[in-house]
Amino acid sequence: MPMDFQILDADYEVINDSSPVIRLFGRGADGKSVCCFVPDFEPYFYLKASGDLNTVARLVEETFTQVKKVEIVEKFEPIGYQKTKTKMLRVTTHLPREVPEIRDEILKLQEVLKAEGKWEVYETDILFRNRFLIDKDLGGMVWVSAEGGSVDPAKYIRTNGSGNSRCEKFTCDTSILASGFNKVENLTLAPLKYLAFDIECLPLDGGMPSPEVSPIIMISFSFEPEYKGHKTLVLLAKPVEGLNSDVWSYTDETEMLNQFFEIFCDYDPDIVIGYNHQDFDIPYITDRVKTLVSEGKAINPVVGRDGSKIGYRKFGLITRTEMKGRVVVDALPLVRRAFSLKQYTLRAVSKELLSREKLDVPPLEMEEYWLDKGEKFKKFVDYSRRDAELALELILNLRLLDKYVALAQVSGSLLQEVVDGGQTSMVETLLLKEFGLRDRVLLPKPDDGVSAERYAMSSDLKGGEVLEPKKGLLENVLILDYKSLYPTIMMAHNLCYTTVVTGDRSDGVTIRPPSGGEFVPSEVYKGIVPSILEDLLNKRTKTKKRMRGASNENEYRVLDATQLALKILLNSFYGYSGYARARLYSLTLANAVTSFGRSNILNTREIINSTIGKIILRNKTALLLDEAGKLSPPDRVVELSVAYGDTDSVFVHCKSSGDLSLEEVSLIGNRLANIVSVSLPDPMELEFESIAKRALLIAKKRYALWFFEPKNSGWEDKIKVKGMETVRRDWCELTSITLNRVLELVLIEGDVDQAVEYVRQIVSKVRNLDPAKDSEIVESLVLTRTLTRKIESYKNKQPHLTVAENLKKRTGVVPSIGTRIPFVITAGKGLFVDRAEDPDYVRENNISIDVDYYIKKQILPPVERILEVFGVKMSSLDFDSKQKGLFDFEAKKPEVKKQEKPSSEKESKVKVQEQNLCEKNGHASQSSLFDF
DNA sequence: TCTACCACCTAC
DNA sequence: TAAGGTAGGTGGTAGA
Repeated sequence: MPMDFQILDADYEVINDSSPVIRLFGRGADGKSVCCFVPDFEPYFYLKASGDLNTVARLVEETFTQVKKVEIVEKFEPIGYQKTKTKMLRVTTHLPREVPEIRDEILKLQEVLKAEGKWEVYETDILFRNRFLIDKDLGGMVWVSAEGGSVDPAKYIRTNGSGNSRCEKFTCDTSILASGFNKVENLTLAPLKYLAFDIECLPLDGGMPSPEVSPIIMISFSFEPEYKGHKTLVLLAKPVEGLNSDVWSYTDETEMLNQFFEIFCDYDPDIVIGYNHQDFDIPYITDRVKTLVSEGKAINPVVGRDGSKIGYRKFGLITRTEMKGRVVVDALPLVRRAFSLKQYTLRAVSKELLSREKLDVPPLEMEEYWLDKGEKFKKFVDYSRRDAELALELILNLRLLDKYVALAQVSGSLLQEVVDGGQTSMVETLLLKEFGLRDRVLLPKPDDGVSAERYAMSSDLKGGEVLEPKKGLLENVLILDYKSLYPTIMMAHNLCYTTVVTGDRSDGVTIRPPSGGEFVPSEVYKGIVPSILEDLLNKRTKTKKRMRGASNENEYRVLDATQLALKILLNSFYGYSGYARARLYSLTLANAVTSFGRSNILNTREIINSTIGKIILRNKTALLLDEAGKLSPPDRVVELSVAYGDTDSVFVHCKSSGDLSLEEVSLIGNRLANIVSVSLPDPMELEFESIAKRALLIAKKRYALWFFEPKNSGWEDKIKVKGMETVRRDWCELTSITLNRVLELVLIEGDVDQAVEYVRQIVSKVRNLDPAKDSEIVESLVLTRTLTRKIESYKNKQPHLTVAENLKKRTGVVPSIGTRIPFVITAGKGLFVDRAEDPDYVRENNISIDVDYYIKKQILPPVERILEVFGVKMSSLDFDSKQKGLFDFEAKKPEVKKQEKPSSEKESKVKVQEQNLCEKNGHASQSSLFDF
């Protein structure tokens, strides 16, 4: 009977030192964990040699015992348009590791043969499991139906020298030897098992624990679905009486650790979750086990489905962990990527995203809590449990994995690679597959030297065009944007590594981008990248169509994640082409794409400003002037002009004698999008996206819109802020709150007076700040900045460095790179960087805050940039003397009438799937304190 | 006082 | 076996 399962992980094992067997790990539709063994897949690579290939082939076979066979094949070379294929050798080895082993040796044969030209090897650095998945058209999270009988996994476990077989710890429910398999279309997710865990250590002095000396005293689990009736478990490294049924105690740390691994394997999770466990918990457990074993303790730290042990590897600054057959998912980087937050401590993240409080035990009092026999001990246990719960909830409640599962399915990369890595592995998987199908070989990854050269060249890559904004307040602004601009440019102009003219020339006309270079048209050779993009775009269109007919919420969510994944992949190819460490790097290609983009947006502006210029609004149609014929009285002329644009968007200001309704403006929007679109090559398309009833343009990449979007037969309105201080995390919350309110008053209410009054009150509140009473305001004065590198490597002083150094002095703990460090500016003399201080420290020590800094540097400048549009001037030097007013009112009344805000539809609560959802600024009124 | 530079974060 | 890209605003400091 065939076995259906979803691929979670893949690797290979060598049996009898002679042949590799692929192992596909997965979860079956029946809920069983599966290991599927696939024999008979062989490792290979390509060699481009000069001279007589038969001679070279024989020589390679004779010289290397690792070589199983050599065939002559015809392939295109990786880059450039070619009229004909080149003869190359396909070298098959016995074992996967032999491919890189003989790669360099084989090139030396060139000297032996005294052959001319340059020999090259291709596809020598493809992981064997990936080679298998790509060649067999499988991939991560894909469903497979495997034929075959069950088999003893022991046959496929390599025994090491000590004869210590891992098979007794092989945790898959089912093992099968595949005689055949098929990919299966299936939208559902297998019934996966999720486990989150968290450890507590006892450091010596409240500082960072070190695995050589600080024991692990507690480990908490959170399960989904539950384990033997338990949603959570807490393990204790000491005997304790009278515990709840979900707190299990052991004689000592060693026994607890052994039980940790025992329970772990018994539960057999597919997804192993933690919060920062890649960087902390897993390495810590690994090293702690090592320490204990070296002290003579017996611990068998198995976590892999094949019986492999816990471990980690460090690459530069990052740590990678692997658990065979499972996927290790650290919630921290996923939350970082999905949400723009000021801080990413588990405490801050849980509060912000789950509305749940983290419990806490002060590091210095841990020992006291641990030794306590009453409430404190109970609190400690609950604190530990809560951390495991929160990690699991972040992943499951926020559905953080959906996107990655879809990306794995659509790209063909394994889920672990997609979760850990960037876009590179996904793009390369797609490229390898398509290159293979089109008889083209792919280059190896560039070495450090080559990438360094490329980095140096990269300054030659020009990007998108940003149009100078018409600064100020505008009414009725249409927002149009190009649907997937760069991918559609690549498709429209057949821009690809495989179509760029580098040697061979085609007969007819070629495509010449504004940036230079030359590409053959698709009639001559259809580019591989454009083909991949076309496929992705078609799939996306189909997926969106299926979404509309989705029968339930779950199906809808899966489809939505899929279309989002397709969009991400579509947009990855351009970036990849200009990425110095890419296998395929082409500045010519990347520059071609952006240069077409730049000329396109400039063209669009020209068409709208000049070619169209004005449009006639008549009854239910928007007409071009020359179509209009005679104007009759209710007709209106609308003047169009592009007010702003960035890369793929244009903001069109619609000026008319009378009022324009949203419907009328959208009529114009659709008409414009249409006119421009028909002038473009397929599949480029300008889309009418939305309307800004009012738009406040401050500078390039900085603006605020009162934004209306068509939503199921009505309009949904909101304020959309881009680039301004409200959305920047290096400004304090008080700035966001103040600015948001000002924007609301100015954009929606059209009431500048009230905005000024509001700012005045905020300023006076800050000036008369009483830290004891107004702790909430103090809270809102906290700034944060990311520590982007090692402290020593900064050239200039920075406020967050000052704080990092203070922290190091006081606690010995150095914040790690990538951490956002909070700080406030304290009162005193001298440079402001030297007065940055840790907010907790300020609170505990009653240090006073530099209110003047906050007023002059945090509140007023951003507010000023907005209000000066309305002629409000601030005598920003005078407000120290309380006699004078804060503002010189030249009270030029804005040309904005007060307007009722139309009732908007109820917004769905949290749309967590959206990328970069930044909850923070969504509701400035969360703090009623600042509502006057 | 002006300017060049570093640093950060954002838009697309 | 680390890592998609460029454009751009703003603030702070050091040094002319």
